[in-house]
Amino acid sequence: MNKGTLKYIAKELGLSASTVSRVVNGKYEGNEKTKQRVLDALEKHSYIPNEVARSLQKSSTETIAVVLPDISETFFGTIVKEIENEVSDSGYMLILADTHEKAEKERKYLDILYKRRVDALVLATIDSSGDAVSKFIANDIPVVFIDNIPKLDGISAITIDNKKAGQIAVDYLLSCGHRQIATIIGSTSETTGADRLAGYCSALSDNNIEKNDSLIKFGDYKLDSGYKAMCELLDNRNKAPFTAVFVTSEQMTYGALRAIRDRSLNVPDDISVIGFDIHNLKDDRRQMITTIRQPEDVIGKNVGELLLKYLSENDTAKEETRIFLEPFLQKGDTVKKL
Amino acid sequence: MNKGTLKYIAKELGLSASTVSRVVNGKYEGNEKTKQRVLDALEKHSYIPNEVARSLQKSSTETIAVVLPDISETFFGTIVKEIENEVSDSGYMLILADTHEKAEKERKYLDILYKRRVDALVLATIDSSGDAVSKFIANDIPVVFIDNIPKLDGISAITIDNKKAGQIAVDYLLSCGHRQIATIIGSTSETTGADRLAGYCSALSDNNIEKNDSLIKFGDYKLDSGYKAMCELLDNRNKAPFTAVFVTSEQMTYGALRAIRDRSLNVPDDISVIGFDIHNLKDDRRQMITTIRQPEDVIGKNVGELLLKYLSENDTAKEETRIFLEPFLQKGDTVKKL
DNA sequence: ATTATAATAGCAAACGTTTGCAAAAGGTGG
DNA sequence: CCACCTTTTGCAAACGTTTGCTATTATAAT
Repeated sequence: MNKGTLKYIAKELGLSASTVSRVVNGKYEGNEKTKQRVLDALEKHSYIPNEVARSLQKSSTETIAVVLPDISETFFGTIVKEIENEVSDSGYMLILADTHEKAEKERKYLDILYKRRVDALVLATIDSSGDAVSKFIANDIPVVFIDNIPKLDGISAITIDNKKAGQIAVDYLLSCGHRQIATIIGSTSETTGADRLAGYCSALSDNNIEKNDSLIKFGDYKLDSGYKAMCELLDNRNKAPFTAVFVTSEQMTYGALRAIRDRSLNVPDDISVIGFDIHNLKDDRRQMITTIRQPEDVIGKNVGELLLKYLSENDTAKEETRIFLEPFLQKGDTVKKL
Repeated sequence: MNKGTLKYIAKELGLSASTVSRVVNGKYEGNEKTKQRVLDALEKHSYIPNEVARSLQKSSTETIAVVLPDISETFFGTIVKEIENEVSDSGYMLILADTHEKAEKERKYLDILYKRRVDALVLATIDSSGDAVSKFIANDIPVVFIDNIPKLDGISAITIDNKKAGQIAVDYLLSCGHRQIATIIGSTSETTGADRLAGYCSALSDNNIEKNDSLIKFGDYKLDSGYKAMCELLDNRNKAPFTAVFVTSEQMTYGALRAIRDRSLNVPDDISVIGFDIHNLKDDRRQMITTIRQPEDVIGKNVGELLLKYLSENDTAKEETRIFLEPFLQKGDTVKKL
């Protein structure tokens, strides 16, 4: 028999594994002396329970899966940190999967994570169908979406109000005197992109400005697509003039800024730019990019709290929860007052 | 008996669990027809193996623990991403622990991770004693250190050459004509801080410049300590004048810059600054902080490769491996040529 | 037809726990 | 001294797999 196991220690003491187990878990109700004996033996062997065996028996791994498109982004890093901070006291740990923004990888990971019997799932999906999570939902494993929300009923999600994000951005540009406002949108097949575009449109129409479709370009959230979209906008500038552009992802913002610079144009004198999710460096000393921000820390905290709530209700069906947090404007130096 | 298990499906087929298990794992050598029958049944029930049970039986969880002081830092985020990228094809997943730069939390997490029987450990420790990892090492669980290296024999580590980092920084400042160079060091009780300081000192002495202890300040890697250290340097500036400062962590660099700005001094005209681990924004358009950088992606990739190597040598003792990668200088606009 | 051999499938132990139930031991009162 | 009640401990099944060995059956060789 293997050393270091409950059984082994039990045998050495001439006791049963049951007794030792109960002592280990503080459920022992017997004689004080034997309790002490067991405790001493545990100490002597520096006994460490095998959580794998425990998980099998209890059918609960105390593990929460977090599936994200890119952990190296500060946005997701902060969310992960806050979730971890929230759930760690209850003994849960995080298992991490980075999908590299690939739907295929996402599906593969979700399959593996299901096999691994994680207790809950946090998912920043890029697969709007939501197919791959059905197994989780069918088996009452709590799922919380962040960022994109798939078109499914009865799911929980914590994100910002992306429509409002678009409105705030455009309203600010309007308040600075801009009237011809372009935008670069990520894929509209997911909610984040679609909603941000909706916000852009509604802010314009609320101010009786007609939407101009040639001022709306689409990308894929990545840097190159932002660059390309910006080039198209600039190439078409005499037909469809604009003084400001609202870019809806961090990487696309960098791409757009680079495109502008490559044409030797100046920000904000020639073109004003408002970005998204830009984490300006914290020395607040140098030129900063004006940006829409999401409260990542609050998102993470809320996700953690919701998970703990779900995980403590062991039996009942989880009630759908949707929280939409407020995006906010962080003013910088890339928008010019006209 | 529970539905969806091997046993259940086996019973339904009138076969034994062994047979079904072997089919599932591609180890079946029997009759083609029964193989098909089993396959069909698996398909029909959409059988999903329970990895927890598997782990218990195989005493291997296919899980690698990554313990870090702060996952929201791009530096660590990138390392994690690269490790994950490297090991995921082999079926390993990452379990993440954020120690919030607290030795106590680190110890607690290491205990838990040991219980959870992770197959390997990546550790950016802040506890130079290395006590908490002894269990892992004693049980032949591969451990790879990044960032700090504790004072232990026979351990593997992948970091940069921190002494060289200090030298590069100081050499660059010297080449720009600076002769009075201050530095702000993180704790010297860990290797990163101590080595960077050693590099600073050796670069000075190599150039026959006498070290001035009042130009060496210590912090704890965090922003406030950088601010405070910089204030002390500035307050003492007529007694111990300097034209440049080398700050050895990202957060302390921001703190130092802020302190300089709060005194209405200009960077780089009044004081030149060279930072550490600064991730300048990628639009390469605006003023950037001159900084020493580490090749996080290479570090992560190397860690992943080493782990896979260790994990494939199931029996033999793991040979100690130490890789010191090259830090590099990223020139920005915060160092003035005198 | 008999025996040797190969092909096929199952038994049962093992991995390390937890826990409902039952048994043994000890104690109390009549 | 017996019946009964507590207290203390153990049995054994369960969680869902994997795998060495063995048993059965089919096939081939003599």
